[in-house]
Amino acid sequence: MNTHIRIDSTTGSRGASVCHECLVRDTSLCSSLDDHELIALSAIGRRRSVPPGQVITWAGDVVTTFANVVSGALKVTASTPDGREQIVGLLFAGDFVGQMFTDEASLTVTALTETALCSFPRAAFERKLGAQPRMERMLLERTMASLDEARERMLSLGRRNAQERVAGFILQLADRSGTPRDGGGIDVSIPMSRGEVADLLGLTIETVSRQLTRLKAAGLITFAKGERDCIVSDPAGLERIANPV
Amino acid sequence: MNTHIRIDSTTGSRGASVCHECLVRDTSLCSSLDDHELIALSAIGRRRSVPPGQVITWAGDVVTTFANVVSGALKVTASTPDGREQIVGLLFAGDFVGQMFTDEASLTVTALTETALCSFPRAAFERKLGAQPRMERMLLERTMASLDEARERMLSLGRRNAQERVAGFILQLADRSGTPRDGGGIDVSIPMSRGEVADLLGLTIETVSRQLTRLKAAGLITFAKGERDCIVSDPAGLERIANPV
DNA sequence: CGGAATTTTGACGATGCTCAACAACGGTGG
DNA sequence: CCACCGTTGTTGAGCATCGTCAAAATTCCG
Repeated sequence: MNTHIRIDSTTGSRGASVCHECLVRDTSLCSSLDDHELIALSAIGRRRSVPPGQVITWAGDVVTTFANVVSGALKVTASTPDGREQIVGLLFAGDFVGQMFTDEASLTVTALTETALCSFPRAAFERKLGAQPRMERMLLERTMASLDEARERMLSLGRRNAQERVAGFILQLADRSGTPRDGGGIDVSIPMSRGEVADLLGLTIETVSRQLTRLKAAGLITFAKGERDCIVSDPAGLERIANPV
Repeated sequence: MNTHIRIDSTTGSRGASVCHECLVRDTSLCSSLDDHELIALSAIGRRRSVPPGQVITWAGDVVTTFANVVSGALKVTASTPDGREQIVGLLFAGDFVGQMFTDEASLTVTALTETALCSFPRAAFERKLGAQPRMERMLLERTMASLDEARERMLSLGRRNAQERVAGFILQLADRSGTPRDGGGIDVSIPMSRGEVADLLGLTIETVSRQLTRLKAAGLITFAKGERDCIVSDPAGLERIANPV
């Protein structure tokens, strides 16, 4: 999906000069701004490149910055005191990063792939937001969408079994970023490790692996051993498993 | 907690006349408005009283109204196509009801207790919201708080066992609405049925019941058989079970 | 008081987790 | 180029937890 887009050499420099040609000019919160307003915002933004695995914000840290995701993918995780971990959200290009109105972060944000961020100091960003009603409205829309997504996932975590969760996960990937295939079927790349899938679905690595081979055995998906890509050969069949009536 | 507050006789009439003495004048979104602005909003609000068990909005319905909870308690549920149900949120006095920016509701909202709502037609409310930046900001804050809460619950659903979930649930109630007790301990009322607790925690009725008697046997809580109230006699012990290190 | 609804308790079984071994892959260095 | 090693993924066996089914107990409410 996000194939390690190389960040330009402006990394670490002012964002101003590149805003108008930014990858997420038209999808991030910035799309609510006209060129004039954008320049005002860009004055406080800084580009930052983050390698896979690196933590952006630790739970417990004081919240000092927010950011837009320019490219790549991040995971948002919550943890129990004894170290069990649950992925509670994923962030992609155009998404907003940060817990506003919260002094101490309760969640950890980690890069899944090589990721480019455009980050803003907290106070400055909050001022800009107050001055840009359309941007605030857009943030509200996105936050509500995230809430709906979180609630949908609560249903899965609370009420669906392992096979349903895995089937639903593959289908989501297919809908979001799958490419149709001649001869039928859909090519889907799974942009994370088995462990991360398990953390997302509230399962263990072993259970995820077993369910995938089970779906393969049932002829619903195909994947070469050791490949993180798979082919959904029977989307309707997968759907029946993910959402039984 | 919400002890069936009797709604005044203005039910069904214009809200205008009662806004200034509204139970949630200072906690709902309305608290972001000055008296003048409040009158403008009240012109579109209608009081409505809802008996326990009644559905406010069905998943699949077209979204036509929003509301503030004036008193009582509601549950927000998501369902699988085959009827498994998960409570994905609870709403109390002052909370906002409705999925903005969504044409078709994906969630069902049901009254848990006798509930009073102040409801607004969709289009009119959206106009008001756009004209009241402080109200929109407050809605944003609340939505983000709901998101954090949803994510916290995702951690429980995905990674905590039955005993941890039940212990954590009792503790939450104690923190939110428990009353200290002379001789130590905290009085807590459980404002819902076992079935609803199960739907909230992603368990079955039987498992909830068993875990409660287990906590009782361990001397952490006490409750007269068949009572929906209990006494937390050892909060620290409960906490150790809910959040093991 | 009686019947319905809710809750508790028990027995049993399935699902998913733990522990463990093994296989496949990718990079590193000889 | 291949042996080596760490990482990641797969598979298996055994077991704990939780769900299912059923019955008894208790409460609620007319």
